[in-house]
Amino acid sequence: MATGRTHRPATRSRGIPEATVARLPLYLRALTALSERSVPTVSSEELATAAGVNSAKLRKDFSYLGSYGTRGVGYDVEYLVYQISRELGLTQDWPVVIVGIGNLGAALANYGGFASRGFRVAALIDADPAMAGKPVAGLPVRHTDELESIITDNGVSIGVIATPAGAAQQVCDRLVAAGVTSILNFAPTVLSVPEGVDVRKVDLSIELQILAFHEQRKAGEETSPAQETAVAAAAQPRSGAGVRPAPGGRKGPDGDVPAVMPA
Amino acid sequence: MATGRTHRPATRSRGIPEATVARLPLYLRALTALSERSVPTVSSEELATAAGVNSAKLRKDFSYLGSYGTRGVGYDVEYLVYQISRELGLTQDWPVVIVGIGNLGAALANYGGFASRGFRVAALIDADPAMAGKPVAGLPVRHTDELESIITDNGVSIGVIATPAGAAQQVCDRLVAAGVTSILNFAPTVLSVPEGVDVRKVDLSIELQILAFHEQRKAGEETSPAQETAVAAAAQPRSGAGVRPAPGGRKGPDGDVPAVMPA
DNA sequence: TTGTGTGAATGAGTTCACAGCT
DNA sequence: AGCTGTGAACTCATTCACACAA
Repeated sequence: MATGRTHRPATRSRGIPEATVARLPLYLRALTALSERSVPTVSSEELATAAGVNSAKLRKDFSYLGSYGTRGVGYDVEYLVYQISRELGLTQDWPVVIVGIGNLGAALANYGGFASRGFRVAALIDADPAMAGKPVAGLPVRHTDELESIITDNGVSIGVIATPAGAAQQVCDRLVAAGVTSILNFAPTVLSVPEGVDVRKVDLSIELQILAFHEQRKAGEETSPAQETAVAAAAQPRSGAGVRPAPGGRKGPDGDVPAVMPA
Repeated sequence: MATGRTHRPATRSRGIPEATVARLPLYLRALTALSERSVPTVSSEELATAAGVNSAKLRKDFSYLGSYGTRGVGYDVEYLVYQISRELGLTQDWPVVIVGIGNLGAALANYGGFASRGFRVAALIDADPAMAGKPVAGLPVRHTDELESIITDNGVSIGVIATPAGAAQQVCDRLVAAGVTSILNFAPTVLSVPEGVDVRKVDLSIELQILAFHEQRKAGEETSPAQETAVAAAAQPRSGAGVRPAPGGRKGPDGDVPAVMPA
């Protein structure tokens, strides 16, 4: 099935840009904090600072939702909380199942921010029979055999996978077959799902590797002035090959010296 | 950004695009799997499929690293593994500290992919005196008091924050003051750090909210025209100002995780 | 005057499509 | 023939800067 249909007529979302959607939860969190302190209104500047973005971006983001602010004044906190919640679909409660109740699964189950923000843990599922019935975060762990019925009975459409990498795809397939259409994957695997199913992944080692990349870059250009890539290029202390390998140069994987060692 | 430093990132002489950097770990993982199966070479098409991206993107990404492939043939797996590892800075071992050894911290400490890919857990740190000395993932938990000396003695430059939201900024400040320049934050807070310090965040509830947004959208267009979103629809108050949902009506996002408080 | 809302300008990231090496 | 490497076209995202409403 190499030639899968790469057709994607759908997703013609003339709606809110994806980048904006990804920031709405951030705004919502900042607004909720303000709301708790009974702050009535905020300016884009203040809210942007609290959310860690710049005000122009925030205003642009909000402009996709509608004109919810008041010129010369700012935004009504409560009103915005409501509008964003509604936009994100948090005015309803989403039942969620967590599959794989190891250290991570337990951590997720115990995460407080769950229930308070539109989500409800419908069930914790694990393949280990020894875990069955054992309470975690106040819920009894259910065995994988029950997965399908749990999904169906509770109308679950969002599943969280916290299993070892080896089990992830299988679990994913079962979740999808049972009706789940959104998956949050914590296992270090690329999941393949049918069209229409959304997958987001959270991957510790990828994040660390990205940090390592930047960390290495910092170390490499320490003594340099301000901060610049263009200039730093010349000083790259990389080994042999370099970035732009010699055009007609060698490229064989043969005896290449494993340079680069910690100083 | 905070500081309006209008610099000149103009010419792209040497920087690898951020989006590409974020995918390198993905390629590396796929390549490592191939390497283990002793596959000697891969085409961009095959590798792209394994990594979950399309081949044009993959080739473009690799082009930033150099010309490491062979036309008509593909890429040498071992060679690419090495080149990407080097680019990501994984040819050296990065000592990492994990602060906040609750459910999540323990899960991270137990995560296997750590040591095998260029990272080494130098220490587990928690503010709870009762945790001190207790072994987690084979390492004794150290008390927060020792944070600075641990960082210094081990030359740690990457820190992972897995504390409750309330403690995160404080921990962050101490890590930075002690010399950490890259932080992976699992706490649901916006951390503020001085320039030069990198922060990446992993946030469960944000991911879920993004999924909910798309989930809601699916429900709205695919199923019957009549949405169950009646709840939200009915409360649409846009005309006068000052219209706000019942102040005391919404539930508080409390339910914070227990324990762990720095001095 | 203050601060939103938004076209226009700029920049980043992706996809196309094909020249060129093996 | 097969497959990489890459300019060019295109799409998405961010930033600018200012008209306009309160």
